[in-house]
Amino acid sequence: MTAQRASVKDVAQLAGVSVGTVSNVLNRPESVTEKTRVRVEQAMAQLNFHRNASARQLRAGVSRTVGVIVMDVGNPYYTELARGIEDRLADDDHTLILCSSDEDPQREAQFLRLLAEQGVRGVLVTPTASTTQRLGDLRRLGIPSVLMDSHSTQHTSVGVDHVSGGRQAISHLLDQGHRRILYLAGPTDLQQTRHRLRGAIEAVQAAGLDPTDVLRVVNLPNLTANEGQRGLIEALDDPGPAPTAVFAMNDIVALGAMRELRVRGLSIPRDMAVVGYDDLYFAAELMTPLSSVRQPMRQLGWAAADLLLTEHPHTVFQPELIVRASSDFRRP
Amino acid sequence: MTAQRASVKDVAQLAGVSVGTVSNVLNRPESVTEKTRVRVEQAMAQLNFHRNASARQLRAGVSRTVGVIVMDVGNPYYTELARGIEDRLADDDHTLILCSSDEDPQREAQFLRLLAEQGVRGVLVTPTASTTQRLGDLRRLGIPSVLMDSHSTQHTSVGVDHVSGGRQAISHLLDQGHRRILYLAGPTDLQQTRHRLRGAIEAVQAAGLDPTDVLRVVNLPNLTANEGQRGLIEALDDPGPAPTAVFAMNDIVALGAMRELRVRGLSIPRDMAVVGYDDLYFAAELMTPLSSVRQPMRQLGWAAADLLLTEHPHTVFQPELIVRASSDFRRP
DNA sequence: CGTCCCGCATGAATCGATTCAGCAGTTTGG
DNA sequence: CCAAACTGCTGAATCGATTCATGCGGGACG
Repeated sequence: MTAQRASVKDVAQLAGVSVGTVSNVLNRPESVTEKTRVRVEQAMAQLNFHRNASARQLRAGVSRTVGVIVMDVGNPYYTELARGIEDRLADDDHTLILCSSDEDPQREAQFLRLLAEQGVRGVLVTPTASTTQRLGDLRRLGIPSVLMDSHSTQHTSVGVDHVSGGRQAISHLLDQGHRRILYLAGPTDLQQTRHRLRGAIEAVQAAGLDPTDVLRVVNLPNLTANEGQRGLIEALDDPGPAPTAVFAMNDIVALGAMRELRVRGLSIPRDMAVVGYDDLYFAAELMTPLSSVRQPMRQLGWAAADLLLTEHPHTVFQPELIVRASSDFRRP
Repeated sequence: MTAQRASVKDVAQLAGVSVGTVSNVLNRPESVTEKTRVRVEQAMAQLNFHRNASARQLRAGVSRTVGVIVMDVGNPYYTELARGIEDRLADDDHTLILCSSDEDPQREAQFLRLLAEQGVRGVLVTPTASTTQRLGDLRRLGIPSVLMDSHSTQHTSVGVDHVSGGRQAISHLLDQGHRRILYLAGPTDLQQTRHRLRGAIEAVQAAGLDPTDVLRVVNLPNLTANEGQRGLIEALDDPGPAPTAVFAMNDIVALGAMRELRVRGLSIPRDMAVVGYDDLYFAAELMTPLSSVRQPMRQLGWAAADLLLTEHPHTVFQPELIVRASSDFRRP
């Protein structure tokens, strides 16, 4: 088998024109006679010609791919984000390279290096703690970046107001009469963790209570169901008054916590209320439908990609609490 | 800002060596004196040098990225697959471009064209109906491909035995005493749809029954929760005896079906048993824990990538039915 | 009829990393 | 002591698409 790719040169030869003309057919078809254009196109079809993106990019200097680094592709929350990005990129005929950092700065750095070598048009990141410095390096190479779901004064970014999300969740639980609330948080170096905590504290203070009495925080190294379960065990096995409600960093963590509650025969929400975050598509279908803070991920992704392609200012979206049975026993 | 990328030439100049030597430092460091190597490395660091992947690939002819096209990145099933692929690729310092075909042959073709232009090292696809012909085009360009979760005599592939999966699910439902079973299937041109049906028929026949009496098939155009709900409505509103069990194409479809059962106040599994497919991580945590056919997605992805990098023969994995309350009322 | 212009096509130069024949200088061996 | 082998480095050629100064032929116009 002659597994040889046809080049513009081959096409030119077959069509009996010069390489420049072939290039014109590809990039400025209006500047070529109909007759020659057809001839060249036939030659391309006959040779199964695909233009070599490397050569194209090497010469032209610009790429039509965008790098996207999310914390966990396994989490539907982030794939929804990716969808939004893809939607926007498709409009401008760009594509995306999707990478999963697994919240590991090492891996993230590795991907950033790779994307830099690829000469991507730009990079969209849900940043881990140590990201921002490396993005400076990229900018120096002429590669713009947009932070997603995060805020920084030195970078363009799109975000959701996590302070508001934390406030809404905790206000709701306080309204339900809870006075000892467990916050199953992510690592402290994650901005989301801190912002939601701030919102939580604001909510407690607004109710005229003392945050140190009301809130108990457990930081989980990973945001998985197993970690959520482990975190709840840790909190329940702790001596002292047990919490009566849990605010989880995301729905998957909440899933793990609910699993443990069930193991212990505790009723949700009577013995322990639960509020999650992200409102994943199955949240309403769980054993106990899960209250959750909904985030407009698709729009967020769209906005991030748009920012990269069109240079807009910073954008912030508002989350919205969805109350279900897991935190309100009057609900179905 | 001088957003100018440094090239090997710049590095060579700064280090006082030739470009060939810089290239040697990058690719054959053992063939360079320690002294010059250090000097070159310092120059690279000082200039914040990143090698240009386009130029590299243009010359070398080989790429270190692999294209992956899955049917739906929103489905955790496929992201798990992607994880397995990534695991294997990382071992050989390759990376992946992840694309979502959304079961749309048009989109798939678009991505294949793009990947061909990128000159990827290979392509891994969960194929839609019309894929195989296009893969022939790729092969003619020297780009190998591996079908995932599918089988074809003309292509290397990794797959799960869907006949077995269908057989296991239906055998189980027959054992539970069901004699009218609804199969909420995907499009008929999807291989998985047909194979599972074949397994279902085998199971019915093995029980000495007539498949046309027992099985009712509804083909859904998309495998979403909403479609699952719609499919169930269609079947229930149909005159004639209603089914007593549902076998869904995947857990998300099952989710939609269960939603409708709940709306109608039907009990699961007493009024209607449900068995899903894929055993997504939340299947055990649903309102009624969902029986499901588990597939080793991560291994499948790993095997697919391995196949591409090392040229092994065809691999088939076995699925495993996990029985939960949704299809067995003696279960918790 | 000559000049100018315009539309269309040409092909050499270019991008940056890699490769490889070749060169200078050193070591080995007979 | 000289040939051969080896080491470490050089720099021109190369990959394929794009660009742009240049050429060419035909039509318009004076």
